[in-house]
Amino acid sequence: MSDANAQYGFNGKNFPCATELSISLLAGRWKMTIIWKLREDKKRYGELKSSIPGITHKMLAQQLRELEEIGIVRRYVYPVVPPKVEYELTGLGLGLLPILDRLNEWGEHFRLPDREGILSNR
Amino acid sequence: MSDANAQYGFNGKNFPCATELSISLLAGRWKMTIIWKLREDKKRYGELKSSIPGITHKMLAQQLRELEEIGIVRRYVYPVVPPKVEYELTGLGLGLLPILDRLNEWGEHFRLPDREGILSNR
DNA sequence: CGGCATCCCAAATGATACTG
DNA sequence: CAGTATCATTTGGGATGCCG
Repeated sequence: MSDANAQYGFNGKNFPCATELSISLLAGRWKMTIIWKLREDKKRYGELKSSIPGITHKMLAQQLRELEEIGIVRRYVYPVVPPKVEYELTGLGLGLLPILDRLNEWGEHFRLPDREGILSNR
Repeated sequence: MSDANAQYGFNGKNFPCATELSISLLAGRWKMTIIWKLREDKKRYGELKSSIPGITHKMLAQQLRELEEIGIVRRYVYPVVPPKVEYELTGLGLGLLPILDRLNEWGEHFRLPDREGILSNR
């Protein structure tokens, strides 16, 4: 029973509404972080990995491949040994940045009190 | 081992970046849809349910409660029999609408070809 | 160095049924 | 009409190891 009214879709995800599709494309655990890290420069796989505390090897590789499939990032492979691979945002990915800025502002509503008070408490 | 650098959080979700928190708050399977449906008027539970094809009773109730907790929707209970409950966007929820518009535009990149051609195919 | 496969667990979602 | 609870299923993500 497929969704006969789906008008927006990508790779098996289908929605009647473009917004829902967008969110579902961005919803992976690390996708936003990765896009964020690539907002200025392209980066090597290892650079990305060490700039994202807590991400696992598997997830970084997997999410990058999904972002690549979607068309948000582009992958450059240098034919050298040992391998060197760089990732950068595509036009589609760059188009996301202003939206992320807005989401960032919206998220300010949930800022937690900082901990200086606790750390310096007496 | 908690994330000592988390600065944005809500109800157990914690991130160092406001954007990531925002996405995680909106990432539920039906949250965007519900917000979208409430963008103009408040609606009764049953209205929402029948306006969202495929959503289950459980998920609608659950996602509504999460949206309420976050502060995106407000719930009005009329003390009548049978029960009558209405939901509407709060100020925080309304603040999301312009962002959703942008995500909607971005999602246009993934519009599928419509099916008139198929349906009217000979 | 970077990619991929496998196994496993936890979280999210769906189906169904019961309640005021 | 609207809300909860329970159980089954699916999905996402973490750990680990092997490969070119």
